[in-house]
Amino acid sequence: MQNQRVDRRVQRTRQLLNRALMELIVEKGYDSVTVQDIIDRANLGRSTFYAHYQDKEDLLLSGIDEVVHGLIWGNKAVSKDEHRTGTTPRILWTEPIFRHAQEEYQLHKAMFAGRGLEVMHKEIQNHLCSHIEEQIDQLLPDEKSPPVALSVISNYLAGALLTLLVWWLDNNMPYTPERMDALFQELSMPGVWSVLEITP
Amino acid sequence: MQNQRVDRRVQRTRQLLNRALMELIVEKGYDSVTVQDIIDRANLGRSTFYAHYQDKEDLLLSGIDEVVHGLIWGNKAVSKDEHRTGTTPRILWTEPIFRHAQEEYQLHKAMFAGRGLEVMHKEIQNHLCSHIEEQIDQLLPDEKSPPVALSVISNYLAGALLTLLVWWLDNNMPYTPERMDALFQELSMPGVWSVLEITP
DNA sequence: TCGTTAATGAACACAATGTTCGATAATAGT
DNA sequence: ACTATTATCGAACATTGTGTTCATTAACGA
Repeated sequence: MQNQRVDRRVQRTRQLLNRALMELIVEKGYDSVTVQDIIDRANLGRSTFYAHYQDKEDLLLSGIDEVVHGLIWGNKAVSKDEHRTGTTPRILWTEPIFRHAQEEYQLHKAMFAGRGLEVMHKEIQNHLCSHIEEQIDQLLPDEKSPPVALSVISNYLAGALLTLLVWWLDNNMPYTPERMDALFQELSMPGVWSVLEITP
Repeated sequence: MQNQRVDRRVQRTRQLLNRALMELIVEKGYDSVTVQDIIDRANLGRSTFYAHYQDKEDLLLSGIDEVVHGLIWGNKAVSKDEHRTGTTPRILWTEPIFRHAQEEYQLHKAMFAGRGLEVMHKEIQNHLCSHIEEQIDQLLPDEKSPPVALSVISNYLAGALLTLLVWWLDNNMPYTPERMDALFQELSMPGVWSVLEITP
């Protein structure tokens, strides 16, 4: 078995780079941040950067995964609870997502602009879609195949959520996270139940 | 009064540039197209390009507006008809949009990728939102203000449509434009009526 | 302590952008 | 047809950012 020798330096370097990127995104917006900026801020050599990541984008993505995973994991726990208590099933409990965006408002606002929007959008959309499809699978009556491809629904929901999120950030968060979650549910779910031919 | 002297050369140049960009987008994808590519293809000088447009992006946007305007204009005509015949009101008649995307499949697919996605998304979203807000205004009972900002709804609908559109293109158009329009209506509208507190 | 692995940072090649300017050609108005 | 105007040409240039290379130095784990 390969000895998995994890140098502390590696972790430290990656942390520094990540931190630097986040700081710089807040300061200048994702698009204006250059690799040079990042390594200057992190006090690292140019070649070090490219030893760890391919790209600025690569670095950004490596950071996202943790966060998104966290939010979706929390999501699962909550929705299990709700299943138990017999409440109306929720495919996506979005309040934590809005709250998280609120807590790191500046970062999120600067991230969801320019090219960052596209990168984040894609990545988050993917994560969300897998999660949503799992959830729907559990809700579907056995042996009944859905009338449309599940991926339409999951993409639709993920897209709707991200649209609302971006709108909310762009407009300086005029409603509370709870309200946004309620709005999301009320806007999106009736159509989904209808298309899935389920009455919740 | 200023004599509006419109040189034929200007129109020709712009046409050439636009054509070149569209061709190149299909061939290489929006991101890989460089200004050099464009002027080579159009047989124009470098400075000529910058005399007309700021950017590659600028050029792309100048082309979009026409098309989008066309699609939304057609939209208005249709929805008036439907108002007359007393059918369920449609806020957005999307079948022409899907059909148009189908007709220029390669272009759209290549356009809605990479940075192009962001540029198009933003521009189309803006156009759609204005249109949608107008439509909703007409449907709202007078003197009743909607329970949430109209811009949430319009953004939500525009985002939902674009999400479906991109999904459809990415998956090689598995359904007909009619089916996609029906899907869009069924997915999105129930929630919208509910939030607006209208029963259509 | 020792062999291994990571970080350094300057130098380099490269790709693309956007600007400048004098020369040339096409155009519209008369 | 003439003329003043305006568009185009295109090569040269400065600039910015990318990603790679490599010999050297430092930190690490065992």
